[in-house]
Amino acid sequence: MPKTSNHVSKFRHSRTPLPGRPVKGSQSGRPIMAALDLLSRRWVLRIVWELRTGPRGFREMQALCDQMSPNTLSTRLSELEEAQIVAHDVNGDWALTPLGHKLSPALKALGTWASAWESDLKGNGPEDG
Amino acid sequence: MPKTSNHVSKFRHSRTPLPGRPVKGSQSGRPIMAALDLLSRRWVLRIVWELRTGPRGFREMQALCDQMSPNTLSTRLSELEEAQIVAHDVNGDWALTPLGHKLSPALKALGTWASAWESDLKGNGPEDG
DNA sequence: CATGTATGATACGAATATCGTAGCAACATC
DNA sequence: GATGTTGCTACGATATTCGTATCATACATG
Repeated sequence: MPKTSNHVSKFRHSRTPLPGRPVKGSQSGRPIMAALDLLSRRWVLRIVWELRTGPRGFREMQALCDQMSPNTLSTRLSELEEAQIVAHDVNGDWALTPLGHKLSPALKALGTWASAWESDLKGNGPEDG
Repeated sequence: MPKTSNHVSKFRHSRTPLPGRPVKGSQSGRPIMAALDLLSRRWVLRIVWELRTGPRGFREMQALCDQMSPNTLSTRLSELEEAQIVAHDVNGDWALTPLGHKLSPALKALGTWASAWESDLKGNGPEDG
């Protein structure tokens, strides 16, 4: 952490979707809507996906995520931290929290689906070039 | 669709993430990376979520998705169509394809997680107000 | 056929989000 | 103290998404 010595809250002006809070796309505050909004942000799913295999340093995460801009990575990590999905571990690396790890089944389901998707598309021949 | 009478392919200049195609965030073409990219686009998860309960008309989808701009809805629907996740049904409404329906387990897992998320956050008290 | 309404979808400028590169502070090595 | 590495922020450029207006078609009324 750099010079940010804000002792009140790190998340004053955030728009991180959180259950119970009205989010873009739904004023209801239903957790699934907040989840859909948060997880729909670019790189979020990918970040959680990469973190499943263990804690990673900032630049390491960048490398894992095709050198995504540090800017966006930083923003995403903060949002995910506010949502209590990721946190710094004892070494200062970024890691999934217990809550973050609970996303694994969903990610795994996505992985399974992605395989079916590939098979399906090959079978139908998108003749795309 | 405008006056484009392209009888070869509706998707000439698209950047829809597809398995086997290098996508933003991964040159490997691994299906999971394409899936993560496609599903990370704003509203995509939400659209699939809403379509799970049955086919919907365009404006109906807009209403379901908090009046998202027709613009983006149209774009997303096209991408999802190219990815063979949605398609027009016999009535001209938008519907999930069999492949699209296969996303349900993942979505359901997300829903389950969202509930856990809400409980967790309440337990930890985000003291956000 | 002209008029009015509803629906699916596109056009365009404005607001946001994301990107790419450069840079800073802290720490270890030399 | 110079150099390399790591975590992260700054800033201008580009891409994505938004809001509103508009078009085209289908259908009913007359």
